[in-house]
Amino acid sequence: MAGSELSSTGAPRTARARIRAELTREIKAAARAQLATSGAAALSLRAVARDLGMVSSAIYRYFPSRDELLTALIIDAYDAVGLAATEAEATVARSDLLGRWLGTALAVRCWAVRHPQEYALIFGSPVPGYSAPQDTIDPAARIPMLIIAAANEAAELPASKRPRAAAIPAPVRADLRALSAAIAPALDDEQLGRAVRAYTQLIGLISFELFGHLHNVIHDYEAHFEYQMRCVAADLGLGAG
Amino acid sequence: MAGSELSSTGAPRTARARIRAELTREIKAAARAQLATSGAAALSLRAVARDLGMVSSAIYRYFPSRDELLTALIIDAYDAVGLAATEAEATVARSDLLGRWLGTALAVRCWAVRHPQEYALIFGSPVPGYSAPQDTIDPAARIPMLIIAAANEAAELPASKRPRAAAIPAPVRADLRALSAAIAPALDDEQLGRAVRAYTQLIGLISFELFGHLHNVIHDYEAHFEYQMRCVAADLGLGAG
DNA sequence: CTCAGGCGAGAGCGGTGCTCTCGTTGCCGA
DNA sequence: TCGGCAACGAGAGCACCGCTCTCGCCTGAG
Repeated sequence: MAGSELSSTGAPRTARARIRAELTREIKAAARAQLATSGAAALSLRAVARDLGMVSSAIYRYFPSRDELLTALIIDAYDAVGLAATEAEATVARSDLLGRWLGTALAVRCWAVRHPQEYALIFGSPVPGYSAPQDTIDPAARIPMLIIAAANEAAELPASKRPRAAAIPAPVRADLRALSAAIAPALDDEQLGRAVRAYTQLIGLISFELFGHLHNVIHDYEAHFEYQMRCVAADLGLGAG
Repeated sequence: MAGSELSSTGAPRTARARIRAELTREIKAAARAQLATSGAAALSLRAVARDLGMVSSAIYRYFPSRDELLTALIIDAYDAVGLAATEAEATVARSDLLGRWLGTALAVRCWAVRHPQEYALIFGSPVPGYSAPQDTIDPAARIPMLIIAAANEAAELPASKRPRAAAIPAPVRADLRALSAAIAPALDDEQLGRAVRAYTQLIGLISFELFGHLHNVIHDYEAHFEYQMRCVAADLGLGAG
């Protein structure tokens, strides 16, 4: 556990540490596979161990508990969806604000549809007594950051395109000012409120789809999703290109 | 199991049936209590049985499996939140469209904050292989119905108040037309799309709050929630009174 | 070369959902 | 009125779970 196993750049140094890192990856991969087929609630340490030809107690050399394994999977999932969004957004011309937002939104939905159980892990109900460790908040912030960046640039466009917002009460304004002070000092409160709405709408709509709340209501999920995201873009004041 | 146990009005007839109904209620109450403290994943049939001074196998006389017990709790939760929303909405003057929407939204959030585990049961990740039985779709529709009713009446107001919506692609329009044909024939597609957004925003924001995604970001949850719901109302075209 | 320590195997603890087999008992129809 | 049936609760038991502990092996660092 002492840091001597890892060089400061993160690459395992000794042979033992290399094998340990590889086995850790294999355990996570097997757990992820089991997650995809049976869901998080049914994730069994013993089954993961069987898959790897080990005995269950050996897993505890690598993860101190089942919950710690789940936490590792959660962090990986945040990283994966954040990476998918970032890469998709990066391929769009910087000046195309609408395209950047749509690219982000569609990439997140695409990842979620492909990895529904991992999506449920991070955006579904948290496990009972579980509280997210600090390690998760950084990767979790990547998608909101993309949205806020687009909202920030949209704020420099002529304001007439954005609908009038309701007046912001003082306590809400305080929260929003603290948030914008930390990440986007030039962003006005109304626009930050719209960014929060956009993120809520993005995740809320994907959750509705994956958790079955639109079953027999919406059939062409992808088309409906893109339509709704375009409406959200209009609220954000993102131009047509 | 034959219908003879119940009169057509639903009241148990024989003493045995009355005891059975009462015990069924007690089991659900004990399960709900355990749910509130330990979460759905930790709901244990044996613990419920212990609470009631029974042995675990006796529970199976009333619920064929743990999942069936959970399903019963899910239906009860849908009923409870739908009832809370309906009652709150009913106290507002019919002509006050904004008040009716805000009353609905605040009532749903209030119920969710008071019963977070039951909320997670119905709006969080569904259990792995679980698919909602038909019994759940009717109570689940009560909140969307309230929103659609308000959206429908708002559509009769001068349209200038509502922002221009993006053009609706054909497949999306088909879904929306089928939906409105079933429940609100006079409702135009743009407005129905806004109602979907309003419902998504409502549930999405409550989920963000309860599942911890706004931790350290928003502090006055209630004020922020009401502000965002007012913005959603503006999108729906609901007047200020 | 030595030996501390990382490692996997195995047994075991208390818990779980669920099944089956018992007596018992309440109730319905003949 | 009464016989039989079905509902009921208790209990034992099965397979599985997370987790702990102890035991030898064997590697790699000093």
